[in-house]
Amino acid sequence: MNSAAPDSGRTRLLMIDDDKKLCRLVTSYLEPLGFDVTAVHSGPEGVERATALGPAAPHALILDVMLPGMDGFEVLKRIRQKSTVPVLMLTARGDETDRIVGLEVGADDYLPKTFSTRELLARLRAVLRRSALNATVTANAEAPPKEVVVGDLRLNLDARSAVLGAEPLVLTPVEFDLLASLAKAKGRIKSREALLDEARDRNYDVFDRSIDVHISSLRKKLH
Amino acid sequence: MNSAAPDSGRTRLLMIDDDKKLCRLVTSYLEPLGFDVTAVHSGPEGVERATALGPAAPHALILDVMLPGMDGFEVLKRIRQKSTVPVLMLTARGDETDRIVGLEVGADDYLPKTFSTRELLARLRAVLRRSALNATVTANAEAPPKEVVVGDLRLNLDARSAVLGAEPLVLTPVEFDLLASLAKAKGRIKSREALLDEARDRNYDVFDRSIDVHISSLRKKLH
DNA sequence: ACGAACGGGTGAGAATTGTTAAACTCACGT
DNA sequence: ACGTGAGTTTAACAATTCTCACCCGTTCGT
Repeated sequence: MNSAAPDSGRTRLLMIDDDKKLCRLVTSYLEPLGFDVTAVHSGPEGVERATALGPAAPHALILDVMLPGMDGFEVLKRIRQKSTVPVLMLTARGDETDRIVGLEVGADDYLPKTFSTRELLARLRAVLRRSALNATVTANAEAPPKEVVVGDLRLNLDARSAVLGAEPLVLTPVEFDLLASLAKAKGRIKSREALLDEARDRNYDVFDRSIDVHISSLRKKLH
Repeated sequence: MNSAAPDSGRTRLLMIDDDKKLCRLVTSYLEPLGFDVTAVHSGPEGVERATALGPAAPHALILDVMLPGMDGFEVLKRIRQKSTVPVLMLTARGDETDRIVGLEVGADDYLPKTFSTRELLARLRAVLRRSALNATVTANAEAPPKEVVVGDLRLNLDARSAVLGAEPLVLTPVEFDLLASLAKAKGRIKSREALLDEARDRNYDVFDRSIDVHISSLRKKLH
């Protein structure tokens, strides 16, 4: 199965849409969030790339229904002959007809053309999570909990729990993300910008001091 | 009884629909997910195959209401004279009339023509689960009950019953699904989105707080 | 020494999450 | 058909967490 869980490294997306401007827009939105987006602008090229194997195989597809020459449904049908990679289809509107035809061919979810970035991200994560779920169901290997240990501080990244020495450490969500980000850096210094980006998914603003506040309360909790 | 639980090997589905293209495409969607789909395109042939015995007996049926010659209700009526196999009917719309007539004849669930892949899969699994339940009730012989145990909480996924320590825990359907979803995650954190999607088969909406309410009442019941 | 820049802390208000109560749905029994 | 009740969702409110503006002390260049 080439829809492997994107647990390490970045998630690879393939966008198949002849609207280059839209591709650029989506790419620039998703890149900073940890996705590697490759855009192609024709059906055949999309089929080619989508069914690639090895490290070039995308984790998920964003596929426009309206493509010059070969339409999206035809593209999807060909891809489905070789792959079960999750596919998010871009329909003109939440059009019933498109939904039906899309289902028949095996799309995983739909996105009206007038989507918000928030929606795109939500649906993308949903289809990726589902495909990861199927993968773990079929090959149910018992994954050991992901942990980070620095000195006598121990962070469980799955449970999002922390232990300092023998005492459990109660952290708010943001505090945990920040501490985990620092712990993973193993002593290397991280700029506010890097922290905010990594732990908060936000853009840095020179006058944004909220990081300082969280670090402050972290220090307090760590003695 | 030919509606045996699909506990080992692949689940066999019989699709009765004169739209060959639709059959082919549904097949290509379900095959990779662990289903063996056989398609027939006429009523009489469907009755024949549906009531087959032994290793050819399907675990569930997907039956179109609109069939040339003998309509879907007639087909179902004849199948029901010999078999209790679960049947998912494809109706033109979420048409009340169809639902009522279908119920009288003994359909297990309906799928409006405007369905998503998730809906198809969800309903398919639902009818299969129900039939597996009935099978264990009538012929309770083998198959050890699927259980999940976390601490002193014990969930029986087949009976959908829960025990906390020595006391039985009475949970509503949604509460059970949520708790099972969390228990299976073994301490890994789950987003609202993941929970809603997994336990509820719904899309997440930022203003949807029902998850919070269910979690709240779960907490109450768990002390 | 002085002021600007920087890092750390505090508290008010915004945003998010938790809980309780009310409204709504739907299957059932009458 | 009608009311009833369990279950679910929505709405309202409380508590927690996050953000932002402001204050203070230190550092550093002049």
